[in-house]
Amino acid sequence: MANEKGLTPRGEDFAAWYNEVVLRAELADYSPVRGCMVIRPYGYGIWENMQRALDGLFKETGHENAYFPLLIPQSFIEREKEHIAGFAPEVAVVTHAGGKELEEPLVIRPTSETIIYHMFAKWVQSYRDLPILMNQWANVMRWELRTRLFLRTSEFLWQEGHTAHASEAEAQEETQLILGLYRRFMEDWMAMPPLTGLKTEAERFAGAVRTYACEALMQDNRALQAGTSHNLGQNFSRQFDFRFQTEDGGEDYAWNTSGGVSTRLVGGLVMTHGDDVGLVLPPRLAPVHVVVVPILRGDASEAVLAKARAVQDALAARGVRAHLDDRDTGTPGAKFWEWERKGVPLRVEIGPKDVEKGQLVVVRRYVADGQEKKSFLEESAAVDAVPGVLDAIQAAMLEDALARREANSHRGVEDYGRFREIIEGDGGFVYAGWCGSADCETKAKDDTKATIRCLPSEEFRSADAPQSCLVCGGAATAEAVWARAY
RNA sequence: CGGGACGUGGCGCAGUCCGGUAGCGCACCUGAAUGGGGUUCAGGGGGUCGCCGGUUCGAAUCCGGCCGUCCCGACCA
Repeated sequence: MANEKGLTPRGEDFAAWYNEVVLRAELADYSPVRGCMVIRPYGYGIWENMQRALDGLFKETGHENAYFPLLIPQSFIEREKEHIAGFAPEVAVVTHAGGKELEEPLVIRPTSETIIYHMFAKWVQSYRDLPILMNQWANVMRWELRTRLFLRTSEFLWQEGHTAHASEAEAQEETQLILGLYRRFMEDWMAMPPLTGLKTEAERFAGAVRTYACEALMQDNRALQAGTSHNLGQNFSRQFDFRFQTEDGGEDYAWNTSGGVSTRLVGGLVMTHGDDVGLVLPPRLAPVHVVVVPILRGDASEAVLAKARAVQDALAARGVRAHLDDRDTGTPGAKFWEWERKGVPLRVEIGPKDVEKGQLVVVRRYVADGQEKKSFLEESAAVDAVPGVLDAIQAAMLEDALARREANSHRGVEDYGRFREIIEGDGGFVYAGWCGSADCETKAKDDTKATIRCLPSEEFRSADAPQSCLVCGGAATAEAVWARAY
């Protein structure tokens, strides 16, 4: 399976390939505790860039950051019926502290709705105190039965946005706004264009009235739920006595929303753009934009190093994250492979010949159609061109990922046999009619392991609305998108 | 919790059937020569073979028990 150079070729065994990429790019490692992942500096650098971007987007929409505690009284989690039913099997519980058994066990948050709305209730008296738009960056724990680096770890890092509003309409608007924010982030930063839509009851967040999600298609044609935005209605505010006085002097329970994206996105990035060599990063999220590799040879070494430093400085002055790999071990080739494995978008090679000719060798990690991987450019022109090239790479990666998603989206599938053929064959998104019954959803899941990823948002819906249910043939009430998912 | 496989230096493995006191590749350390796509040579460090017990003169190897990991399912961002 593994090719001569060590990595498992994509396609032959996608899961093994994925793990190899994550480990060899030094994104993460296994921890001694099952299912808990150690994020290494390089992987964390990617996450940090994601955080920065998302944090900016949230602040643009008026959110403020805050922090709520890791431990939640067990009784809080149990208050909302669907919520406890959904999360009970996977919460870790602290029973002992301070050397003795606790009177009431504490759960390690699997998500923070309960503690947050408990606090909101204390802070809000009047409609004038609303809306509250809050976000927290935190870790949560869900004791999953099976785990995968980044994609499903027992503990993960995320942002969770929580809002409270005076009206149902405003909460709904917020839910859609956040969905759009996630979508924009995935497209503009990750170059991972998702499908958006409404979750079915079976897939909805435990405790929500409506859940919307971003569903991205990975290179093995399985879907990844990459972000969710929930309209919680008054489900939590009623349980946590979160009331406020209305404009007309009455009283009402607050209308809440929540949403989140996690370190899972790093896994999505790997599975969206990685290739047989390793990781491929979109420039906007790459911890290092350009790695400068000097090729040292005898007498010329000093001049080469001086040039390499000058180039690094010039790039930094243009806002480029440039790294000089001046380690004196190994050969240039070994460094080339290492940085390619790590997905660095551009490599600049500087050797004696380049110093002599006043040129730079610029090598792209991601090669779009019709481009040369390697180019030889006059030094100052090359440096000036880098920011533009990075932007172009970012754009090309999105364009290609979008084309791939569409090429693997099957619209207007009416025949159940055909549906099975696609799902059990190459996979991808299948757009089809659905009658709205959970039985049909379950039957197809049992038959094929595919689930309804979402009922697509308007702009994703097919021009010709499907008339009949894919599974039972009855009248369709909605268009549904099916896929096998992570 | 059901079905399958596996636990041997940091990583990947051989050795187990047929008991004789542990080996290979990569990585690591030292030195030298190299350096434009995974350099070469020489030297070196590191493992009580998952744990406990049994059989035996002798156990990585045979027997019993336990623990753990991975894959498939159920659960899931």
